[in-house]
Amino acid sequence: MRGGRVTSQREQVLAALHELGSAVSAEELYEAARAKNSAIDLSTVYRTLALLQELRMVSVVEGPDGEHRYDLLALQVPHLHLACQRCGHVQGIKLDEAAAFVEHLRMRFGFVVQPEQMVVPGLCERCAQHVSVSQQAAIA
Amino acid sequence: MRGGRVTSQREQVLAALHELGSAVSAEELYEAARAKNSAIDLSTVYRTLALLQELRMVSVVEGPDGEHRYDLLALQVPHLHLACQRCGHVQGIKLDEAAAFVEHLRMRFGFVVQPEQMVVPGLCERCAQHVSVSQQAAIA
DNA sequence: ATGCCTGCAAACCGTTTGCATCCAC
DNA sequence: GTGGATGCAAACGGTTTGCAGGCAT
Repeated sequence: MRGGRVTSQREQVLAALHELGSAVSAEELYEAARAKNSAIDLSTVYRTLALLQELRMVSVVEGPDGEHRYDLLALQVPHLHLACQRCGHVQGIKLDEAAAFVEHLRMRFGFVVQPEQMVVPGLCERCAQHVSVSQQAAIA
Repeated sequence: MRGGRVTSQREQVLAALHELGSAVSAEELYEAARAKNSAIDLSTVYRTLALLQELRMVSVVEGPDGEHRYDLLALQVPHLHLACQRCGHVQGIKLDEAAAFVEHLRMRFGFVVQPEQMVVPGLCERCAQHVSVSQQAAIA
């Protein structure tokens, strides 16, 4: 493989990325890999993720709580994230959904959005219903 | 003032928020306050900011580097932020600019965006020009 | 006088790094 | 055999917290 040696740890991280799906944290990958019997260090997870980013095999977004979350690019179409501020759920949506917004910002401000990195904060459908009207007004 | 005692430290933080303008970090407020002769601790800055958030007097957004940035709400119209991933510059734009996008996500996914909390990652006009075509392709 | 607020220092969390060892090549 | 990869532990930056003392009320 271009990008370095093939070690069991790197295979474990890739496998975990594959299994856990979208918007996974380093800690989750660490737990998943070590649960699967294999011994691995958290720092190795980070170093592997850094490598995979260089190889453009994973993308990173910053979660609501400030921790980084990773997506295996090979696994899914480029997308952006909707992050519920109440329950923490992160949902991926197609880039198309933001295309008009991206274009608008480019025309209006010359700002070139990187939508894959974008995390849209808000309330998911479930939570939006649970939150009272007064609270919504307060948050806004 | 509702929300506690009026101390010189709190006044200093408010004054610094007022003077420094949009998207200020805690560290910047700390430096600004202490430069103005007044002695204050970083933890006090954080505690004051937490209080002001409860009172809905400041809003917080998460900067590109993962640090929190604060806006004095009384000072300016609610807005959202464009954060350049290259030079770190943060620009505020009116909520109107995102209204269509917000509405789209609500209709399509039932997701209620909190645009004041949103930080749109990308490249500002200046940096977009400096970044080579190949690099842009790679980032995307 | 009361107790909220402060400063200090230590803890915290996610992430990064230095170093000696190990193993894929 | 050799250099890249690992584990361990320590350091990091931003933020939070415990505690003793201080000052606004």
